[in-house]
Amino acid sequence: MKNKLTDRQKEILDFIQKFISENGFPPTLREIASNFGMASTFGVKRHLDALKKKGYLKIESFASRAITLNKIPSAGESDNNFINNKVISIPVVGRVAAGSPILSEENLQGTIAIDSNFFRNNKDCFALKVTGDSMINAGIFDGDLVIVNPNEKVSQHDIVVARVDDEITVKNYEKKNNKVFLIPQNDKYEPITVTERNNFSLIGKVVGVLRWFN
Amino acid sequence: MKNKLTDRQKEILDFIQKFISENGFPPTLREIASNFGMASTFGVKRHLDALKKKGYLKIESFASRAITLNKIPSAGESDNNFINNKVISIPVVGRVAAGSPILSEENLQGTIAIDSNFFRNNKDCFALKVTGDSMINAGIFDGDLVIVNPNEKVSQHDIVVARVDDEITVKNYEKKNNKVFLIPQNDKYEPITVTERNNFSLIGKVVGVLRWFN
DNA sequence: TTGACAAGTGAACACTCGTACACTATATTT
DNA sequence: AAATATAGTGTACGAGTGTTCACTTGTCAA
Repeated sequence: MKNKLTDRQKEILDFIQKFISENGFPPTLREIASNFGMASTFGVKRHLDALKKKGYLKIESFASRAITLNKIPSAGESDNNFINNKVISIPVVGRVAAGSPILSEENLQGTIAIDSNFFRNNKDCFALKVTGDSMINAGIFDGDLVIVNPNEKVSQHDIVVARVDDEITVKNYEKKNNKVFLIPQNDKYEPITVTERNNFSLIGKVVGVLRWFN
Repeated sequence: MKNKLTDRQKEILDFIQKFISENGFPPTLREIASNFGMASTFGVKRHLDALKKKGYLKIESFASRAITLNKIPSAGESDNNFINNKVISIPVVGRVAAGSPILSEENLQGTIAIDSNFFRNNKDCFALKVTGDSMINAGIFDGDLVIVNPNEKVSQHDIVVARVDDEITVKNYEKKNNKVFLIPQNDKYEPITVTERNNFSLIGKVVGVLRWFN
């Protein structure tokens, strides 16, 4: 199988990546075309089909703007991709008041700067200060900051931030038989089963952990 | 200004958030409607307009799936908002070649930017990529980056980076009866007792831990 | 030269999707 | 009782959007 991309395909993949990270949603075929000065959408489509076939993205057929990225071509190629540091400043969320949106003023504790090379699609990232020890076996301790990306796709066993009945919690995500389980990483705690009675919402995927010692 | 959400509006906002995080792109009006068992898109639109008016999201008019959740104004918009956050760039050290000074060229993998607010006296800090699982009970895993400060005073039980016989290791530091012990945080490993025969030197104190998930 | 392949055009088509309007229903407030 | 706000239905329209087809251009290897 030749999964290598042509130059044009790579250009287009990069553009989609950039577009999503800047806008929060994927581009249409015509938006891609016009970005490259192309007049027809068919060329774009053929490229997308190729990218899909090679596993770089997924496309929901017959739906608009339904491209999702699969993997980043540059990642893992070189060991030292820490080179150009783009720094982004993200808000830090402390204790979340019951019922309030997580990013509402009252919850904010300030901002921190992080190296954006660690996180793709980092537009709406924020940092959440962890309380409790329910994730110590995953190396997340009380007082740690977890970096949360609300736009990243959540897969089985990912660590996520979720809201259950006005409480914000960090757990491993698991979906079985259409039921959602939130698994702590500490033998002292039991998994949470999300029922219809719960007010449940996924807030985002944990993409990083930051701890410091004083 | 009354920015409080009605119950229904909050439900819908949560759903959009969840949808984006699960799919990577925003839902259409009809997808929102059908999720709530609604038959018409108009009700949804009215809710979205309300949410937009109250500042919880942005909508690109006449474009499909063009909902974006609203971020805090300070969130990573510009590439260089170093304003409130002082950022320092520190070198990243990968595998350390035996016998070489830890900061020698061959060991460097690049640099990362860090918010200097976390670390006082950060002049000579560097980051070290951890190999091995000897500190998992301290929440330091294989592949994590530890931030090391060579200038910070090392006290009993601090986590340190040390060189023992050409090997770089991360352990808890303990001094008893004028003898130095390096204590791993993993039951699989035994403490290291530093003797005079060892080529031992303390490199620095671990002041932070950074992990990211891809 | 021939053939294969990447890349693009222009037009046509059908489905998707946001927008709009009139009407209904149920609370809560005045 | 009347007014107001929230919530939803059903239908319709037009622009947005993915899909498809026949045809053209340029490059590269056999």
